[in-house]
Amino acid sequence: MAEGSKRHVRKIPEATVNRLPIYLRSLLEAAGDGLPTISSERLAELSGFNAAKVRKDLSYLGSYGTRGVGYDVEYLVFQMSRELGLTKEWHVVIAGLGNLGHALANYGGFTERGFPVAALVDADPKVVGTEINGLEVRHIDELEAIAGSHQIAIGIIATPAAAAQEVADRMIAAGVSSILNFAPTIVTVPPEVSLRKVDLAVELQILSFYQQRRGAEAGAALPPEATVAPPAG
Amino acid sequence: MAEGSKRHVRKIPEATVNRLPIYLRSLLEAAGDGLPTISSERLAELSGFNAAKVRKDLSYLGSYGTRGVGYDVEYLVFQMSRELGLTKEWHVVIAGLGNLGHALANYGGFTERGFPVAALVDADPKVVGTEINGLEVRHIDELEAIAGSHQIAIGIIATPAAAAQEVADRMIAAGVSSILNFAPTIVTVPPEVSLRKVDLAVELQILSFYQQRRGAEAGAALPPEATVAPPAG
DNA sequence: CTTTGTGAACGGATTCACAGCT
DNA sequence: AGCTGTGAATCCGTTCACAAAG
Repeated sequence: MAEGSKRHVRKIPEATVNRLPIYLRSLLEAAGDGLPTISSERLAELSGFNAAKVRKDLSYLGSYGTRGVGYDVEYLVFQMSRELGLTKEWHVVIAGLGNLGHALANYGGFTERGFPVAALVDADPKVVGTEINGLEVRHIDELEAIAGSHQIAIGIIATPAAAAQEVADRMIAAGVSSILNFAPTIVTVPPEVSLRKVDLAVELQILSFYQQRRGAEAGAALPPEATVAPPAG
Repeated sequence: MAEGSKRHVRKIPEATVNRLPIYLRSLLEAAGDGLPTISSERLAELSGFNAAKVRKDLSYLGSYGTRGVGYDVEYLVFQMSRELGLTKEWHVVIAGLGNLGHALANYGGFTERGFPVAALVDADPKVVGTEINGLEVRHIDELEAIAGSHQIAIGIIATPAAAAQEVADRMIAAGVSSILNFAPTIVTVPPEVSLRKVDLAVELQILSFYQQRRGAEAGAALPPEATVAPPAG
């Protein structure tokens, strides 16, 4: 590293990192209600975890609480936003403007939360050139040029599964180092790139597992030919 | 339970359950390529895990492999589909037909994978009565009647955060016992109901954490007034 | 007396490494 | 010889329980 700007880079466990955004949301809610401080107990209720976990998680950020009192809401919001990198905006590119990509492009919540959608790309000539939410859809071949000039940090893949890996590779070549993949397929990235995935079919199948375990009666039988027969052996 | 159809109800760890849909997808891919058998090594590559984990996971389903050979692809697909409850269809209701709900309702992939969208509900009188993908949007007050007559097992919440808990409560009252929540808020459900959540802003914030850690340079600075100041103390 | 911060105990998930079967 | 299946070891995350601080 070039200079020792941080004395101690705290190592925050992955499981904790995954909960920080939920804490932040709860804290913003508490701040909106005008609460000056909040206890781990109360924060746990708001975020759906338990108090011990909250305290342990917050302790990784530093000793920001006051014993006998709780945590200063505004201060904790500040520290957590800083830790999450939310003090700057991260520009986003969405690749693939089918059903889902279109909905994501129209969703105002991203910009509002510090993730402005700076570019849209697609491979389909019928989609390229159309305008969505005030932004023109560009051809995916322009990705590298666009990413460079727009300082794009995060890529969202909303393409069909077959295109996902190539799109990811192109994004990475264009300097994108965080990817959120909605395509129902495995995408592999080098270790210096972060990847998260959201797969709706997977979520439904997980629910299906427990639903079935419960022996729940709702649901219609599939026609027999829709199921796969075991092999002869 | 009515009869002892399963001698031993195997306890499959949650972490394993979460991976089963990925294995299934990889197996279907292998089956499509005409492979009769697959090794744990190869399945691991296709699903993005490692061979030891694959073997341990599959061992919870039963000893379906053949030493020296691998796993019979078709047979494993069959067993896994059964375990996941995918031999019947699970009817789905989508609540909230804004941007995201609309996109989900138009998405054909659900029906295709055994989760037909059987009903759409919303509270907004401007949306109620419109038709999406051949399905009329009904008023949420009709939820109980609809869920009963359509044998609906799974509810998808795509409403604004403020409405999510009430919608979940109504779904549960109507007999829905699996819920997928897209609203950016905590929803609590009784223990006999399964809940999974997908939160886009949370995913982006997690990516932001690692992006920032990396000291990545992409991204524009927010105006100073958009950040929160620490308290005077 | 209240609530944090944290070592220590616990439990679950992952990985290792090899015995067992084909 | 090749690959699965699984105890044993290890790693990581959660919970407990209490000393420290206000």
